[in-house]
Amino acid sequence: MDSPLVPFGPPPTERADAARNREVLLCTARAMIAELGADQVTMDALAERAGLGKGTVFRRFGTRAGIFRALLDAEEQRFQCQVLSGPPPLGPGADPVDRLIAYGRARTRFLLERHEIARAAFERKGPVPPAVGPNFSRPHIRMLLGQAALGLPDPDTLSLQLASALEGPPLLFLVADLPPGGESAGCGENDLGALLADGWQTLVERVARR
Amino acid sequence: MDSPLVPFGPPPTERADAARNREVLLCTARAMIAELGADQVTMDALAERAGLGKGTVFRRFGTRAGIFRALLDAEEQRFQCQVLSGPPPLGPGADPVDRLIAYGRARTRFLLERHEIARAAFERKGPVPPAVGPNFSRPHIRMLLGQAALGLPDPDTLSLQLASALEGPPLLFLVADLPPGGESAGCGENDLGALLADGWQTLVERVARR
DNA sequence: CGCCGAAACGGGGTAAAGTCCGTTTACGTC
DNA sequence: GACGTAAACGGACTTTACCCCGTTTCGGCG
Repeated sequence: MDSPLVPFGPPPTERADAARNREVLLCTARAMIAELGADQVTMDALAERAGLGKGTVFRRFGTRAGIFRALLDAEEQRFQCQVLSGPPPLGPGADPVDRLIAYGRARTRFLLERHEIARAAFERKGPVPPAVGPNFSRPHIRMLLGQAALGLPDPDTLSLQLASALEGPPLLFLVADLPPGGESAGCGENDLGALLADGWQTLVERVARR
Repeated sequence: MDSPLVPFGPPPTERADAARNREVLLCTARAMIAELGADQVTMDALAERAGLGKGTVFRRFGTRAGIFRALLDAEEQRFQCQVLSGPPPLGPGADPVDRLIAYGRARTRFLLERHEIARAAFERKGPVPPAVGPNFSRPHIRMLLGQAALGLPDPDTLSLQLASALEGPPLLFLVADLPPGGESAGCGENDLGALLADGWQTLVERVARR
């Protein structure tokens, strides 16, 4: 009995063709990014390659950045799950300072592996988009700072600045010429991740020292 | 005797009309920003209001962001003079840690007062432009970190992260709804500057504690 | 099975950044 | 003062994000 006599609110279901088209577009976008690079993914080209109209693309994602946001969201969700309910020290259970360090290491890696998409997910105007930037990092850092019970005068502001220290370099200030090859963790091609992770750890240890 | 027989290199002088047009464009841009807001300043509108062709605008400044860079450069230069040769604690002569704190306070204020222009000075593609972002802050922080002779393992990376903590919030991560009114320091309308400045001081004091 | 309203689709239209190239102008030289 | 050249100018052209609205399709209901 799943057809209530009083269907409350608008049907939360998306029309079947719409859902299918969303998937088609996301897959096509992923393919084009891998093949041509993120900044070659134009709305026209994406629509044509997906066999859909340009209007459809905008209806689904609102803006160009919206496509990349949607692409990130799936992976971001998995990342957040690990942080919120995974094993320690990243997940709950460990000492807050250790979690802070582990979080920064994981986040650095996550952003570096996806920096091309993450950068493309920024809107050109308006504020920082949801699902990018410190919108998840900041509250998490804020919480751990509170749990650590350091004698910090203004943890709210400090968490913003720490989130910025963490995400600024991989997202914004170091993006000149990272190799496009995404996820390989092989031959030490980017010790950049290690440098940033170690720097973060130093920062956190110094801030947390009582 | 200022006409050498062997004029070395290309004449370093800009043609008179070019220099004049640059000034006209910068003034017009300033007026339009004050009057309409930075994101209403389009290349077409700027050219028309200045009474020049669009090609001229692009010849002078390269990109739209270039205009805002040029606008910032003048003020940035005065700021940098104060840092490099002004009175302590901002200028040389004071304890490095005190200079670091003073620098962050001054920089925060500087960026908040100009955040609209500074934000518009970012290019949408390519790396972070010169004259914006941590391109001045980072080396300065790096130098002071070195002078302070703390036992930091990797001051190069740490200076990047500190620069990001300093500039990220006013430039990028907090830009949702700052009041457009720029420079008034009057009725405490933005204690935001004070919060960020105090947060920076906390951060630096903790990092520098030996 | 056929109807109907709402949602999705499509592609042409607009605005604004950035490019190109033929024309004009500054300015050093004779 | 006339001339030649290199630089600057101007505006038409191209590209791309984003909007609009007439048309089509979905899917629930009688």
